[in-house]
Amino acid sequence: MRTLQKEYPIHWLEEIINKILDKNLSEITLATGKTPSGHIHMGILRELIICDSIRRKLEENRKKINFFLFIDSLDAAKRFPEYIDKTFTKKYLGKPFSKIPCPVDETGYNSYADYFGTELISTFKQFGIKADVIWTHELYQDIIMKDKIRISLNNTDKIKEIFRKNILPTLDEKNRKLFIDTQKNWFPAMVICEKCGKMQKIDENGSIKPNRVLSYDKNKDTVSFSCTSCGNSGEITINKGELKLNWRVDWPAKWAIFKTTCEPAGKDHSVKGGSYDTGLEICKIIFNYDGPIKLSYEWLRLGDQDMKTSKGIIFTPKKYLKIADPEILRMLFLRTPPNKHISFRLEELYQLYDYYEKMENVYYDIEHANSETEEKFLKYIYPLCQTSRISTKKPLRLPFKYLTTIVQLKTILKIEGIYEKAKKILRYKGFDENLPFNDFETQLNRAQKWINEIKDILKNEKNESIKRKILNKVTIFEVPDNVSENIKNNLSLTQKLGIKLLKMFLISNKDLSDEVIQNKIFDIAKNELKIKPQKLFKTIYLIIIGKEFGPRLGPFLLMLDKDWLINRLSIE
RNA sequence: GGGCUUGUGGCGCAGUCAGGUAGCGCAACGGGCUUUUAACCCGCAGGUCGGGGGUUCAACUCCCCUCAAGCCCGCCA
Repeated sequence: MRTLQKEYPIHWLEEIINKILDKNLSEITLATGKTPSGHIHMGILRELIICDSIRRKLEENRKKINFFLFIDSLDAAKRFPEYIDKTFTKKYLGKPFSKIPCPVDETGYNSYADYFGTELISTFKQFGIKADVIWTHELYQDIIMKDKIRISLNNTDKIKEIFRKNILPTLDEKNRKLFIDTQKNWFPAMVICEKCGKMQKIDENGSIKPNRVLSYDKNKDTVSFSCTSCGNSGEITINKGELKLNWRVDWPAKWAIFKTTCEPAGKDHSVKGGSYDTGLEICKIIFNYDGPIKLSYEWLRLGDQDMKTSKGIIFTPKKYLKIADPEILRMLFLRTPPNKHISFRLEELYQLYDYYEKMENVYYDIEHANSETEEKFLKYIYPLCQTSRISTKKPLRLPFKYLTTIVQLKTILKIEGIYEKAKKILRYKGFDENLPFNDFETQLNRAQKWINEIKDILKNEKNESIKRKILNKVTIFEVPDNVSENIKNNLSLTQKLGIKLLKMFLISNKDLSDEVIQNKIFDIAKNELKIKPQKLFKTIYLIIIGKEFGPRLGPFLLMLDKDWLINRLSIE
């Protein structure tokens, strides 16, 4: 019996929001973080968009919200992506990203971290994300962080114990010994060498030797260290700001400083024995703060591959924006439960736009969802997908399919013609507003970029069956510059006559409507040529786009440049 | 060696937390719209819910085992 049904939240976000509200805080802090080790791929947007949505929801509840993005600019470079000049590797490996120069010849960037961090941040406005950025290298100059370093050093033994408790059970025999061994002389902080600027040494085999703190003198407020890279050794005061906490301690220190209420974490962090768990315990025991609510999420994959900054499998938010609307990505992240991985496939953009259209229609009560649950769900996420103010009426939007079709015909169409057609489509769909030409052009350009991208993918894909799969999902074609000889030679006299009659009709009549042209073609075929209309349609398609079928001819011919069309129809 | 997550028609997903023998959208197919649409409308088909076992009157749903994919588990992030 279902009489005593429990109320289940309409959306998974509500679960996390309820947990936050249960804490009854006057001020709520959301946090996300990313190391700027190269182009930051769009996977990071999953946590940013989730947090941003939580932010919006809580603001509806009139809560005071902070939302931070930590750019971990003080992290040391463990390796560089392929696209970074090889000379960088020798020179800067082991240095913090904030102390490595901008890798490209562009002015206005202070560092490697600045360059890649800014690339990400600059897309926030378009994605509708409102987050404050905190650069870790700056944070480490702050007295409050230095204090956390002191606390950590003072509690080294307790920290070690927490690690032992959490990590040891997950290790096998061999690693267990290794772990116990490294713990013997271990402090939870590293030093940036004043001489060579490095914080760690990375061996050929990838293993890392950090400039670990060797001893801590509480009274003098100094630590001693020995640089694994240049051999320099000595003492340094904590006040100098050249120390960095170990990741597993650094994270909870930030939580404690900013009183983080909730922070999402990629699945790599949120596994048992991982840094989130040990972080929570350190946060509580060492820093005396309860720590954030954990929200783990799966990764965004590019096709069937994980996006790896280091392997060059990247798709940046910036690149995404050139191809598709930001609302679509927000939707993708918001509709998918966080524990499911998402395979982002460009060739499936049609489907995403379809879903969006449906969601939008449901939101504006133009159509209904299949169930009440779905209706509520869609109405819940729609506002969260928006990147600017939500309009009271359904916004102007050209069908994605129309855009991608028309853009492939752009070479033979007059832009004004397409524009008029676009406006007509919008009127037909019930909009009475005007479509600004600039908006139209932007959308057209996006579609063009998408087509180019798909073509690139097809070009690089060797596997025929995968190729076919992609082609199954998209409609890619090309308009030939000229009518091929093959097509010309195969035209019968009747077909040629039909073309000629159409041409004459177009020349001698002005201001034709699509309806009239459509009917005229039919008329020519049926009454003048005495052939099946299909045959004439086929002929016209062949001549214009080199294929046997195409868009409804009346409106299509109207969109073409008239002189071009008449010239094209001049088949001898 | 240990652990976590995911696996539902060709594709993308819902349904799993409250057990009652599967839904949706694309694609495909057929038809209509005096074309054969990359507009639209109507219709049809397609799944032993990764596999095996158990609990139950009843399992996609709970339990156990197993396979596949991905991730984490010294340092580092």
